[in-house]
Amino acid sequence: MLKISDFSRLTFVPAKTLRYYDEIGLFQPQHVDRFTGYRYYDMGQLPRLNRILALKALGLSLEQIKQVLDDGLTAEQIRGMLRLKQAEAQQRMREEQQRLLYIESKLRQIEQEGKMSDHDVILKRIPVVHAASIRGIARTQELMTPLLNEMFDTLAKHIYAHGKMSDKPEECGITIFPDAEWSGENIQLEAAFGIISVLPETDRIHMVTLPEIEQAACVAHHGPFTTLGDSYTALTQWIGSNEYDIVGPNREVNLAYDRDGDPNLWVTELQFPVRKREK
Amino acid sequence: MLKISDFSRLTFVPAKTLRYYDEIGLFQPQHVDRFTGYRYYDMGQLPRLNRILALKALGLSLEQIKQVLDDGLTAEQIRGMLRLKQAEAQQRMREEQQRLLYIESKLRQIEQEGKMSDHDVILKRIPVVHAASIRGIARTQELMTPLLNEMFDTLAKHIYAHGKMSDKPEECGITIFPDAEWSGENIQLEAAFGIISVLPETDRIHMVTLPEIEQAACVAHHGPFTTLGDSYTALTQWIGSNEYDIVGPNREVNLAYDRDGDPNLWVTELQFPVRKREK
DNA sequence: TTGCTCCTCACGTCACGTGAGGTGGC
DNA sequence: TTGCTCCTCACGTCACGTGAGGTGGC
Repeated sequence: MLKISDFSRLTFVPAKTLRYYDEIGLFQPQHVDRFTGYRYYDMGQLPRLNRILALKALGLSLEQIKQVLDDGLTAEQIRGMLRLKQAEAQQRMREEQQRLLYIESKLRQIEQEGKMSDHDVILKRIPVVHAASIRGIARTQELMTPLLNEMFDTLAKHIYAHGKMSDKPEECGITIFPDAEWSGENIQLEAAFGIISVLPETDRIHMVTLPEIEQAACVAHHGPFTTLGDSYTALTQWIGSNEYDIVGPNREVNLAYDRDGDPNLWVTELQFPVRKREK
Repeated sequence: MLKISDFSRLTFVPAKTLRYYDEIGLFQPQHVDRFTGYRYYDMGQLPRLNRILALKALGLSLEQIKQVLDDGLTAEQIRGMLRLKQAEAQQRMREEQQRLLYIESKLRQIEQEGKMSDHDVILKRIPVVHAASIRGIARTQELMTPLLNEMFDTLAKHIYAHGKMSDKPEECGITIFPDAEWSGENIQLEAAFGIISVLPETDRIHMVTLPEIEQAACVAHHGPFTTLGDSYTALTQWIGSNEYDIVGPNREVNLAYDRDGDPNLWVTELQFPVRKREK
C-alpha cells in the first residue's frame, strides 16, 4: 500500500489531482483509513489510472472517461466518441492554423508601419437587408459623390414622404459597388436604404432584398470619406495576407452619417464578401 | 445612441458579453442612464470593439487586450506579445497533431481487436535510479528466467545482509535489456534493485546509476509473466503507430512481485525510451 | 519534540452562459 | 394593461492550483 505522495511520485500525477479524482469518483484509493482519512493506493490500480491518463490524452473529459470506464460502453459507442473527438481536434487545428495566419499578418503589418494599424478587420455574417434602392452609373470618379448624394436624397425624400423612417440601426444608407474591378470609369453604383416596412415603388426606386453575406471582412472607418482609401488598403491587404478571396460586390454602410455634421463623427463600415482560399 | 440589443445585433456580440466587458472595464457604454441603468452605445465605439475582437482572434486574453488598448504599449512590446502568442499557437498545433495521431491509432486498434486494448500506453519521464546491479548473459531464452531469478536472489541476499531494504516503491527489481535487437540467443541481461542507501560492492554486484529517461513509453502489465508478450506487442505497436522511435534499452520494473504469491497480483511496468520521430 | 506528511475546507481560474426575480418603456 | 427589454444578483462551467489551518506519524 502506498501513501498518496508515493503513488504520486510513481505516476507523476499530482497528489491534488489524485484527491480530485477521488472526490469525483473517477479513481479512488484502494483503502482509506477511517480515522486519519489517509488515502492508500495499490500497484494493482495502476492500469486503471493509466487508462484514465490515456483517455485524457485523447481529449475526453473526466466525465466521459468515467462513462467509458464504468458504464461498459460498446466498442461502437467508444468509436463514435473517438470520431467526435477526432473532428473536434481537427477543428481546433484549423482554428490554430488560422490564428497563426492572423498573428503573422499582424506582425508583418506592424513591421511595415511601425505600429498597430487603426483598421482592425473582423469577420462577420451580414444578414439580409430589406431596402429601397436606386441604381446609377458615374462616368468618372469625380461624379460619383454628387451622384450618390442625389440618389440618397431622392431615397430619403421618398421614405420621409411615406413617413416610414425609423431610428433602428439597420435603417441606414448602404452603397454597393457591383463591379468586381475598380476601373475608375463608368462606375456602377447602387444606393440602398435599409427599410423595415414596405414602400410603394417608382420608376427609379425599387424595393430590393440585399442577400445575406455568409462571411464578410469588415472595417469600421471612422472619420471623413477622404481617408476611406487607407481603410480600403488595410482591408484588402488583410484579406490577401490571411488567405481569403473576395467573392462578391463590396458595400459601404453609413452607420453614422450626417452630411451637414462633423465628418470626424462619421462611421462607415466597409464590407467585402470573402471566402477562405482553398488549399 | 443604441440600446444594448441594437448594438449587439449590429456587432454580433451577445448582450451578456457586452455587459461583461463593461463590468471588467474593457469596453464601456458611451452613456449609462443613471436612473434605469440602461446602457447606451454609439457607432463611434465600433472601432474599439473591433480592435478588441481582432486581438481576441489573435489569442490575447481580455486582460492583455486591456493592456494593449489602455496602457499605450510600444510597438516592440506588442510584437513581443504577438511572438509569444505565436509560439503558444504553434505549441497547441503540435499538441492537437499528436492528439490526432493518438486518436487514429486508438481507432485502428479498436477496429482490429473489436474492443479497447487493456494495455494503455502512457508517456512519462523516468528519473535516475540508484541501484545495486548484476549483469549476465542467457545463452537461450529458456535460461533467462532461472538466471534472472538467481541474479535477483543474490542481490536480495546482499541487500538484506546489509539491512538496507526499505519499503519505498522506488526500491524494487528492474530488469534491463541492453540489446536493441532481440535475437533470442545470448541475451544480455542486467538485474538491478533500486536502493536509496549505498552498499559495499562485490565481484558481481556493483552500485550503478541508471540514467534518467526523458521520455519513456510505458505499459503497466497486470498478471503473470506468461502474458508479457501481449503487453510488449501492444506497446511496440503503439510506439510505431504514433510515430515514435525506440532510442535505448528497455526495462521491466517489478512494481508488485512476490515469487511465491499469486501471479495475478503482479504488476510489471514495461518501459521503452522513445523519441518523437523527426518529420 | 520537531519537521514532514496528510487531511479538509474555501476560494480562484477564464470568459462568459443560465436562470431568477424585478423594473422601465411603449 | 401586456409583452418586451433591460437591469442586477447569484450560481455554474472544467480540472484542478493555491493557500489556510489543523492533525497524524516517526
